[in-house]
Amino acid sequence: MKPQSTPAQDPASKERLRLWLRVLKTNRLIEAELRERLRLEFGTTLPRFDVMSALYRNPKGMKMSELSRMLMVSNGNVTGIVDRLREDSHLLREAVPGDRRAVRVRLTAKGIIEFEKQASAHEGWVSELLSGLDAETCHMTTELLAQVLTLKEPYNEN
Amino acid sequence: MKPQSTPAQDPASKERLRLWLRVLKTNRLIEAELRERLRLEFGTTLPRFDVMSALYRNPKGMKMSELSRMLMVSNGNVTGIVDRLREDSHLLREAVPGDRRAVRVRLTAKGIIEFEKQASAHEGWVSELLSGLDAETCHMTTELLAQVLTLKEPYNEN
DNA sequence: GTATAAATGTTTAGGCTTGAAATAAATAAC
DNA sequence: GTTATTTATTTCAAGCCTAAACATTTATAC
Repeated sequence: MKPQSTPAQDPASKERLRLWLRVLKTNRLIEAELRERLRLEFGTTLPRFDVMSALYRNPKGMKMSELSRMLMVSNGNVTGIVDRLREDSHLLREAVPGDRRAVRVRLTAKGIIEFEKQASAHEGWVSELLSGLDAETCHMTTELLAQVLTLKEPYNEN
Repeated sequence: MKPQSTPAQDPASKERLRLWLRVLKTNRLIEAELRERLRLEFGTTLPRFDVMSALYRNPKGMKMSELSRMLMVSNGNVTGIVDRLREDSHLLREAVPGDRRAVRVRLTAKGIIEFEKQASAHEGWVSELLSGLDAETCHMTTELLAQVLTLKEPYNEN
């Protein structure tokens, strides 16, 4: 029985709650803005962009389970997004030689070209939305936030 | 035509992107954990909790449009969540005297009692999940993140 | 080898979320 | 006062997302 840090005994509790609400708000604002721009400029969605981004960084392809771990979403969710991306010929599925259960997914040439356009715009939008913070402040904030994740890092890549 | 800060010309772009990815990751991890605990402990969801939280802080009730602005979600979304909360008698809808278009929503006694239990547990969970940061660090990080939102604050409450 | 467990993916039911269209009521223009 | 615009809300289709159940294949125990 590990002693639990309940609100009453822990004076940092309120500040932690405030920080969480701020993270939540920041996330929602930026996600809403990025979602709208992805829709208007490229006719795509944030989940689709996330999947393509992961695949772009792994040109040899990824298994479905790797994708879901990396993106922190459920297995079934990835199935649906990949299905829809495949309908647009942005990616393809192929068998994994040694394992007949698994499926490897990777971007097509069309998908690569399309994603590079999207990623370029995306980086500009993020920079614009975070224009209130200079490089050094961003770096510090990133480091501070990284301390949150002391538990449960299923797919620690960077 | 305001000059746009594109990646090439702005050296802070990469750091901003890194910060955004960190915010995204932190948000996903904490949301996933809170969602699971709300489901297991209280049989509820994060959106329901958010709606009840907003109503708890506004005992006299809120109009649907106020709710959707406050929570930064669409109007139609609030309709659905409120409908389901009403099925459980956690809240009720009532007419707004001067305006026959509008609807005011507020917690029932049952909803208040239930939310207080949930909120207490919720604060403990958040504090536990952010236990890697002490009060002062939390405060500083909150202030830094607050600088992100220089644009588009539709419902600036705190 | 055979039984058991674990891993990979899909399917399904239900809820969340959006943007767009529709309805109704209040406000503004004139 | 009538018309046009804006505001408040709901409905709808489509996509996102999860947890649970399922099927298949692989790995482990013995």
